[in-house]
Amino acid sequence: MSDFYITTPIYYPSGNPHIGHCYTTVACDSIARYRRMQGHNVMFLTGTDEHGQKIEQKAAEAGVTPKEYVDGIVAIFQRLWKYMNISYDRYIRTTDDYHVESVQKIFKELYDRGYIYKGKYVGKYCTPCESFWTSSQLKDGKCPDCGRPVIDAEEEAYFFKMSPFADRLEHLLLDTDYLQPRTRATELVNNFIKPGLEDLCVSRTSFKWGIPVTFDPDHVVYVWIDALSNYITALGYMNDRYDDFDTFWPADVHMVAKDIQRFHALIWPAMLMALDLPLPKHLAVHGWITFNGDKMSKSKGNVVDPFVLGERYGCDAIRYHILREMALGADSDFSNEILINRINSDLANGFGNLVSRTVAMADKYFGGTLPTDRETAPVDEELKSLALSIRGKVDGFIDNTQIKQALETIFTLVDRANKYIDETEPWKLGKDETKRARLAAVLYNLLESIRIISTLLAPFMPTTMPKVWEQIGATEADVTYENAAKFDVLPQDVTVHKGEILFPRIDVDAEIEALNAILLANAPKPEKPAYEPAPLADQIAFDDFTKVDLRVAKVTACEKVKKSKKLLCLQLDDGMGGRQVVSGIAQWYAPEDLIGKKVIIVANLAPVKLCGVESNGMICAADLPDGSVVVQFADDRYPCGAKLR
RNA sequence: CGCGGGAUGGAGCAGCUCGGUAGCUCGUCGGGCUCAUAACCCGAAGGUCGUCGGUUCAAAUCCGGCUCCCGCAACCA
Repeated sequence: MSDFYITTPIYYPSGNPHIGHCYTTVACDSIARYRRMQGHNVMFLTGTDEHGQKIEQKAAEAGVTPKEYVDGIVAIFQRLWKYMNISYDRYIRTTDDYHVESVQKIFKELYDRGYIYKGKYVGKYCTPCESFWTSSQLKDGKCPDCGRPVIDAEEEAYFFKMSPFADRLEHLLLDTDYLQPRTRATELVNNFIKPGLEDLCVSRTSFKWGIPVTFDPDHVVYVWIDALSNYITALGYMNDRYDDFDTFWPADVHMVAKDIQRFHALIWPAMLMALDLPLPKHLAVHGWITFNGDKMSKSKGNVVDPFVLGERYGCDAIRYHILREMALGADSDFSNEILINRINSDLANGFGNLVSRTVAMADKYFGGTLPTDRETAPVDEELKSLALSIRGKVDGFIDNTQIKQALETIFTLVDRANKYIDETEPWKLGKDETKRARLAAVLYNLLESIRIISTLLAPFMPTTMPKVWEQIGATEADVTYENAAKFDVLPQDVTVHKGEILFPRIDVDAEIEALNAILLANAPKPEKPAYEPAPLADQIAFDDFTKVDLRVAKVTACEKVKKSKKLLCLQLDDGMGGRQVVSGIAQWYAPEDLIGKKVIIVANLAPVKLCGVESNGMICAADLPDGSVVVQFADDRYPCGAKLR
């Protein structure tokens, strides 16, 4: 049988895993299990990306070494995967020796091939913290750590040339089915390839927690080459630890969430091209799980803890919900209500109840063991033909990573079987001694349908299905992939065993109340730290102060800068002919709040363009502890243009 | 004019490539059934398919303008 290689991203263990991590991992696990069931030789890889500045800092805060820090969190990840019944074949940690060795060789190889060169990285530098930041990492234009101003600075760094691969990347995105779904391919091409790919900074000297560059030990390998290459180092590429690179590469599916799509759509293929390696076949991109419509975040206190949910409903119910809601590309909302309704309607009322009523009737009317006499009826054929068609349809959906559709398909048979019970009215047959053969046929057909359903469902809900098999009297040999497209597999005199309820029905109101209580208890927000003023800036001479020209100006007009979230464009009467200033206060002030008011501006700042709109100066305002901004309005007696000192 | 996606009964979605009875899940209402986890089955109500215009015998579906949402990029001077 053919080989099949599927991967999750390697997760960044700077905090505990949440339901979002489960999303990708459970999806990959289900596909991996389905492929194994089909007889493929599967390699399912997951792991953790353990280097970098953030880990270094977190560890320092905790007073442990970085390795000790990640060891602790990785243990939690692995416990979660065990809990969620994740069947990964290999777990890679970027701190593993063999990975380190491979990355160093890959880096050297790329250097030798001329794709990596030494250059200068221009960024923002916070002198007291000795930290480099990119503009996007800055908070309010200042050091995100200490809040002090940063300066432009250069850092020596190695760069990876992206431009040689532009044409091939564009082709990959636009003309192949690499990207699934393809919806954002044009966006990537327009935003990143067409404007010209920038070379990628692939080493750092500003932190130490990383893989040293062998031929220049001041440098550590930056995230791209370190993390992305896990997909091949885990197979033994450039190391002796494993030996199945030739078997499994190229990967069949890399599954990622949309926030890291860009790296996997551009950087990773470019790296592989530079190494002359074949490209993975598919990049499956899914959306985020939102919580009640909001993006999940720790500060909102709405991070869903998978352990808590699994504890209450069982890991298969969580798996089912995640998979059933997941659509490639789109976000899917996660709320306790949706989760519970889904469990109730599909699992408890639909499938669980089907098993329960079928087994109960076999038990009640035949003492558990079906007699072998049969009497068929035309209505049986409809059920059978649907049952026999399911596997083929599910295969097709799995081929396209459409798990949601696969599950929907399987559940059409659940619905059909429930309907079949109504059509055949076995409880009436049970009261008529002459209808025993007919009753046996009905129950047998139901058991067979359940056998097919549960076989196909097993990759998605691996913990519960064996319990179903126990109840319907199926042996391991009965529930193979082969048999999922056959009828009359169970022995004619099969014996059922009444068992526990598979998916108990949940009291919606009570549970939501309970879950909200837990959420509230876990939300660690009450202790807002006392407001701490930003550290005092370095002392300056009076002459330096006089360089800053502060003026009073009246807002005469104001409107939002279109296409921006934060910017307002204000027209000001500065007593000197007027000027236009752009200010990032749109989240806190509506234009009409400002018109007619007098504000204080820094009047001699050099003009800049923000989102394409010119700004001549800056409005004085102060931050509140909650992050919001309050503008300093000026006394109305000041004339426009008055100078402050 | 930076790039892309979307707007369909109360909610969430499918249909749009290849124009021709608007479909699914949940919810609501009515009925049936009693084997089953107050589950199951049937039926009904509810939509001028964002808006304006065009092409056509015929448009949710094709074309153009507009409005509003959401992502990416930019961005708190």
